[in-house]
Amino acid sequence: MPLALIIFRMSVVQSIRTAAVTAIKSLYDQSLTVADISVNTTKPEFEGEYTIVVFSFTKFSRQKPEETAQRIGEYLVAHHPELITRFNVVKGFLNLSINDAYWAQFLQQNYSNANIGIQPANGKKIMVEYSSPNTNKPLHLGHLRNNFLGYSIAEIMKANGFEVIKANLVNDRGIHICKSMLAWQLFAHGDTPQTTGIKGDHLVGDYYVKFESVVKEQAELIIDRALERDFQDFDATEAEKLEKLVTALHKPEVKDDKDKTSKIMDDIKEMSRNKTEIMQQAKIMLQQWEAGNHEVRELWATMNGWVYEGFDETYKRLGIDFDKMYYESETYLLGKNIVAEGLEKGVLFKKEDNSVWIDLTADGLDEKLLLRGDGTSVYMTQDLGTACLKYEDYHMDQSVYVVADEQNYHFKVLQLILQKLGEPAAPGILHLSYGMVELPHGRMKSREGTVVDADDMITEMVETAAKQTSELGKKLDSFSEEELHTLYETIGLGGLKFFLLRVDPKKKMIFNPEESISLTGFTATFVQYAYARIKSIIREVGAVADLPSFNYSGELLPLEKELIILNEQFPVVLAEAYRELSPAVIANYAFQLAQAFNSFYGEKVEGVPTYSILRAVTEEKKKLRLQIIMITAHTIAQCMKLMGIRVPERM
RNA sequence: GUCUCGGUAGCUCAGCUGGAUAGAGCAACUGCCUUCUAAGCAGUAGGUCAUUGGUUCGAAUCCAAUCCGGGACACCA
Repeated sequence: MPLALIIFRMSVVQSIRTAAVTAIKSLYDQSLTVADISVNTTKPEFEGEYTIVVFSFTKFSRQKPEETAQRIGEYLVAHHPELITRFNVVKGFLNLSINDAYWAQFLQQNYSNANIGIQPANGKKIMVEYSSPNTNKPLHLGHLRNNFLGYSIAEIMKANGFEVIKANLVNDRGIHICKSMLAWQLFAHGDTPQTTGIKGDHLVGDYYVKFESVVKEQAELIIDRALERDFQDFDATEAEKLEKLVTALHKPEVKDDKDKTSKIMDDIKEMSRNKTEIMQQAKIMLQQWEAGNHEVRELWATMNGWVYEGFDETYKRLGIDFDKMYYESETYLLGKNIVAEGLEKGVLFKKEDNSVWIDLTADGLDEKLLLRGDGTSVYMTQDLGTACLKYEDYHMDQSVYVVADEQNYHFKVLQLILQKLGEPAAPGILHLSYGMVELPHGRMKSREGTVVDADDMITEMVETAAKQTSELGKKLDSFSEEELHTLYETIGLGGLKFFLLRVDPKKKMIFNPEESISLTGFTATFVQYAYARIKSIIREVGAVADLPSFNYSGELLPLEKELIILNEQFPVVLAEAYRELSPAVIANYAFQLAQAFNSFYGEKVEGVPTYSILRAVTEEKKKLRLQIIMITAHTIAQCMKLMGIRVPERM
């Protein structure tokens, strides 16, 4: 295969690097790899599209940066005219002008590809676990970030050639579920989603809130008594601990320290809450559940059923899906056999009270409990079991957990333990740790009622989309009711997803409600609008003969070139989004592309549009621009799809 | 206390595998709808990249220390 052809299959930047390596070998007899060549996009004030930074080459060129750049530039133009036509040198920067014919050929070959950027299968398998809700309350804003992230990352991985299994591990058992169940039993008088018209997950969530308020009420007396050093509600060891806490509370250095005081008070409150009558009842219910008590299991199944109906509705509206469901009620006993094996291998050890531990102090961590003295398992035990179960089910190369960064330590320990146990699942464990969503006033707290409900949020966004549309006096008369409804969902949900995905997942994000519903600027709407504009033009133009074989041969104007260049960079962006596990990379790129298109679309000189498609000066330009906007539409649609956002044909 | 993540424009964020004069959006201010959708475009203004030192041709980016903030370090999940 001739070099020119090989180069053309690579991205422009890779081609430049490859050519530079050859140039340096030939000029200076120095063997570099492509990774040694630093290529940047050229600053707008200089001529050229890409720039090679040559400072580091002076070590072996033994010339000034300017001379080195000059010689490499001359070599490249002489040997790769199909790629590079001109160059200029500014200090150690070698600015390269790419051949317009190269761009035209790229465009001709890719403009009609609706699957632009999608990589062929690479034979690797990845599981992405995300969403993983509790079945005691409805989804909130934090879950939305998790769901959008998980979905998007899975799509990004697929586009990068991986086979992906989207998994959801539902937390469907435990004390929190019993709280909802118990409160329902005590206070609901048999209410159901059907009789009340309340969405199942919200109904169950309401009783969870009810339970918490009753606990709070009942705990008050106990707390008061404890503060008066009356420990009648507690056993001896607890009383001893409380005695210490209450004493500490009165120490002068604590009295004046708000943080310390509230920390101690939290401990006292927590202990008291545990002693309330209703909490005791919930614990009994949990034991009954574990013992398989028929009545309790029945109620559990019924109420979880309500919640699933609610979740399904929300997932469906969000366009979120899963390939595999795991239920904690079926997996919570797993892991015990692994612990037993670990004991045999001598990786784990037993303490006097029969509890089982692993010693991680050699790795700079603590000892970690894996089985309680009574043989029951803890969170970590279950997760060990589930990790192995997943691996047995799919033998994937990587197992991604989309979980908030407050659990960083947990996953570090999880992987380390699996490693020490010699489990094959260990190397693939990857915690996609994302920052929590905060409100402008601080963290969301369910006990303080500052949680933003997911369904409410969605409804508000869609309503805002509808309101905005009518305020803009859009000519949407030709839209049917059905089409309007779809458009509002597209804009509203798209806006919400984009807003939560545009920030680097690793960072915590501030959710400003007013900003979130904005439909201008760095938003999904902006990108969708650019898409709709393009589609409108394409409809207007209609069919164009010989477009598929058309290969533009003239000069390119600045914004024509800029759009082609941006589209050409998409595969690199897609790969980066995978490497960084960050849909934000895609969001930023999509915005940049839409922005470039809008400039292209809007630029006028003395009232005359520079880049008109319908009224292009020549038929050649018309076809060229048509190819440019078509590839742009495909790339935009692809980006949005990767974030689970739809694009409208008209808006 | 130990570990960990962060600090860039009034606000929300890009940029971080070292490269040229640090970029967007929002908010503020100026212009632009008789020709492909003004949910848009063009422009003005806004910066001690937390601080200090170091590494080097070059530092927002790498290293160290300090300050500030979040999170974790449960026989909770």
